[in-house]
Amino acid sequence: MKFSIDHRDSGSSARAGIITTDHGVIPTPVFMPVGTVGSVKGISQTELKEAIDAKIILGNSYHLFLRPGIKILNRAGGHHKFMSWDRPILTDSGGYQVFSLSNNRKVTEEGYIFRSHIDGSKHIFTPESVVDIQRNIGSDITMALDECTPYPCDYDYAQKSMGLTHRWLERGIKHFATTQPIYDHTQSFFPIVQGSVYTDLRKQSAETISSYDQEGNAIGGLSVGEPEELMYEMCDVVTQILPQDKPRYLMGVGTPANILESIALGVDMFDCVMPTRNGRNGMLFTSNGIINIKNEKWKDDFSAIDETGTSGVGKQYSKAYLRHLINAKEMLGAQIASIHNLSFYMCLMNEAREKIANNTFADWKNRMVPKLKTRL
RNA sequence: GGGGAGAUACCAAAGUGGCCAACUGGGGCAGACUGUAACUCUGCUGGCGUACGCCUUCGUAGGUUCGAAUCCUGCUCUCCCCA
Repeated sequence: MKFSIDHRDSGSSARAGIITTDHGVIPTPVFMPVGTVGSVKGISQTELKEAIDAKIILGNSYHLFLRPGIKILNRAGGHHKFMSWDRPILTDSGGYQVFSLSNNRKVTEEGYIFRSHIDGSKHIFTPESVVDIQRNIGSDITMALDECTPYPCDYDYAQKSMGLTHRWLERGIKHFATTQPIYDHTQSFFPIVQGSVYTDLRKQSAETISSYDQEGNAIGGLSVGEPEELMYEMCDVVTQILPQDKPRYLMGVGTPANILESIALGVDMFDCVMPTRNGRNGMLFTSNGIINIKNEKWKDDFSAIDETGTSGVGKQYSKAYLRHLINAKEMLGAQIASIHNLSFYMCLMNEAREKIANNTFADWKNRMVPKLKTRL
């Protein structure tokens, strides 16, 4: 993997660059659609490429480990072949599931022991085993095993948890360095900064993570319920420490406004379930603001979902029609909403890149953010 | 023509003397969702009021009772079975 920065915005810390992987190039800042269990929910690979033009998508080690299982992925020749996706894939290690499936797991020094949410079977993930799993998946970018702390989280726990994440990181890196890719492409390994909402912990974590000099670095444990300002504050602290010449990935973020604010702080990569999940649930992101398409007021609004054409489907279908589909629980409704939202995110990222290249990002961002937050 | 069952809020359907403005679904309305256990979850859904509460409701008209959606009588309507 290679990363080069083409432009730096003069009015903020935003950067525009290119990540080069064996499966293709990824212009940054980039938004990565989430395809947890082997699909970006509701969207075919063809649409993902042609309608949305996703440059890279996510997969999840925990979910793929449970289903279809590592053996199948290995026999398929890796996840790319299995799901017929020839562009880059990034896999999360399963650290987030330690957080979100918290009643079914136990964190120990060795790793985390958990029960499958599918059949209750018992498993253990260690920093080493998640490297092996991601080797078998064959993701272009693999993630370290971390503990994503909840919010609120007291200082003591945050500190201890961060220490564990750092020790896990050291083991993970060692294992990654002493193992080889299974398929014929290279893989990268990203460490993850933790430290909850404590500035000193975040600094310490960012310094520790930076010292390993990996090909990219991630910021985890944010957007877990803390106030937005606190998230930006932590993000700011961390991006000032992480190496300039490596991509920074803010995990799980976020709203369109969150993303623009974070780009301004020097973040290059994002992923979030919001465009797909919230889309399925009737929330649409448009160039004029946020629409809850289920609301009665759209029932006879026959205008396009997004007239400015941030997506093909947004221009093609009317609000009234999409409202009908979603309210009638027709699958197509969820698909249209997901495609539209992802296309909107993609469009926003493309525009952000252009603004960075023109040195007009900061002003543009400040104009866009209130608009993006508007509820229509 | 004879016999039987039933009419409850937008729909379906519980309730069969006081704990009933009325269970539960559905529908409707609104909200939530940030490294996806999520096409999911939460709230509201007679009127007025933030709330304690007050007012009007269980086909309809009367009656019994301290008190009725619940008991009695008339009326109207619906459904089922047999001829």
